[in-house]
Amino acid sequence: MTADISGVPPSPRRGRPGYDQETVLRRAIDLFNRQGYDGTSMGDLAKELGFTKSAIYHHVPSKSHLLEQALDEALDGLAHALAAARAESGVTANERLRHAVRGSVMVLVDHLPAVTLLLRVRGNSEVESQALERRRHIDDALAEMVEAAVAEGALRNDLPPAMISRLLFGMVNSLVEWVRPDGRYDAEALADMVTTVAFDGLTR
Amino acid sequence: MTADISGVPPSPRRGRPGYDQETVLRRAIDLFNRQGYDGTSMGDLAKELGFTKSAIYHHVPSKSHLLEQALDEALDGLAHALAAARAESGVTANERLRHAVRGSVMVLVDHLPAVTLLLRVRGNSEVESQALERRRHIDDALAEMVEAAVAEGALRNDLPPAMISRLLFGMVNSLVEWVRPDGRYDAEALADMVTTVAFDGLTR
DNA sequence: ACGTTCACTGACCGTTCGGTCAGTGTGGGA
DNA sequence: TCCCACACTGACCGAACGGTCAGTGAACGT
Repeated sequence: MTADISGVPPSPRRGRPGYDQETVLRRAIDLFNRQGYDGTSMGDLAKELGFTKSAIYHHVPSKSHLLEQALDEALDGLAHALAAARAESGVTANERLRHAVRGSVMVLVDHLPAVTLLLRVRGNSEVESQALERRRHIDDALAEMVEAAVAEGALRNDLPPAMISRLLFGMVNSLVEWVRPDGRYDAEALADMVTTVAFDGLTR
Repeated sequence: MTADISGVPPSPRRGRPGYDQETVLRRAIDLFNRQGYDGTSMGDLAKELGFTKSAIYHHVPSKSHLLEQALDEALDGLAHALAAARAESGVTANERLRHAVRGSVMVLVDHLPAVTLLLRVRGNSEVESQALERRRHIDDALAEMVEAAVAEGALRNDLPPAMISRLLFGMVNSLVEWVRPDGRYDAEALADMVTTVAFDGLTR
């Protein structure tokens, strides 16, 4: 945070080499997803990293700071994808919505651990509550896009638009429950399948 | 548990009146869903109930026992709905699948707090791991039903059946994130909307 | 009026939590 | 070779955790 102001140091490294913030964060997010944030102690994380608990605090100020960085990563990605879809001009509202869905899937796959963590947040602490509110804004904007596509006549109007939005993005978000970076499906293929099923349905 | 063996006592009640196990369980599940299981202390639950922490242990043997009862309630409900759908004869595999989806939505709405808790379990303790395995069996059976409907020619075959199953029940399960017992939508209407969107798609 | 039943209290247990701090030793730059 | 930046250790802190237990007092049957 404050250290960034001084800029990137010209010398590559000094003193004894070791872990960096980023590695600690990535491992922490993985553990949080496996055991839950509250179910993961800093001792657990230390064991995972192979050194003592106090060493963690050499890299990171607090447990909640790790959570905050992870949630910001996910929220920034989703907000960016949403903004890109909304900014498109010269296309129908329905096409913008499809791009928003596609963009959401891409971010979800690209930042899978962080987004997974975000979708499990319950608003227990101040950090979680703020993340929840940012997420609500994103969801509201997506619901607006659905509404526009319905008003345009592209989507079915026998269901409330809010319901459509919830089912659609409920399906998208459920990807975090089983998608793994195996290479079984890449983000593109996944986005295609989700949009196909959502817009055209399961029936042959 | 062991007290049930003696059967229902003939006298309605003795001594000082107070809470019963069921009330404690209901309140516990609500709290677990609001704050997470690990994020909820027995002290929190005591405060919610309006008496001391030690009083809880007069009704309930342990924190994990509360979780176990909740998860069993959800799993029993889902397993029952699944079995009912599978047992139907004289109908197509596709119709059995639709009934399974409908039944899942009904159970989800009927036992909303318990099912919500189940869908958030991460396998941290022995109780959670066993619940996770029971859930996996149910998911496998549902995937088989999807496969049968695809083989029958009723569902699209340009996507892997396993993928269809995951997206379909990902959408169903996402209901726990926003459905509330307001009376805004009853279980029937909800089941109709979900099946409509899933099978026929969003496009008009 | 009395005695029994029983929901409930308050002090307490050992353990684990997130976090602190005064060292320790390693390795690159000069 | 010396120096010092720096990653890291181990003992420790107060608080909170799940759970225990010897009481206490209220309400019923008799």
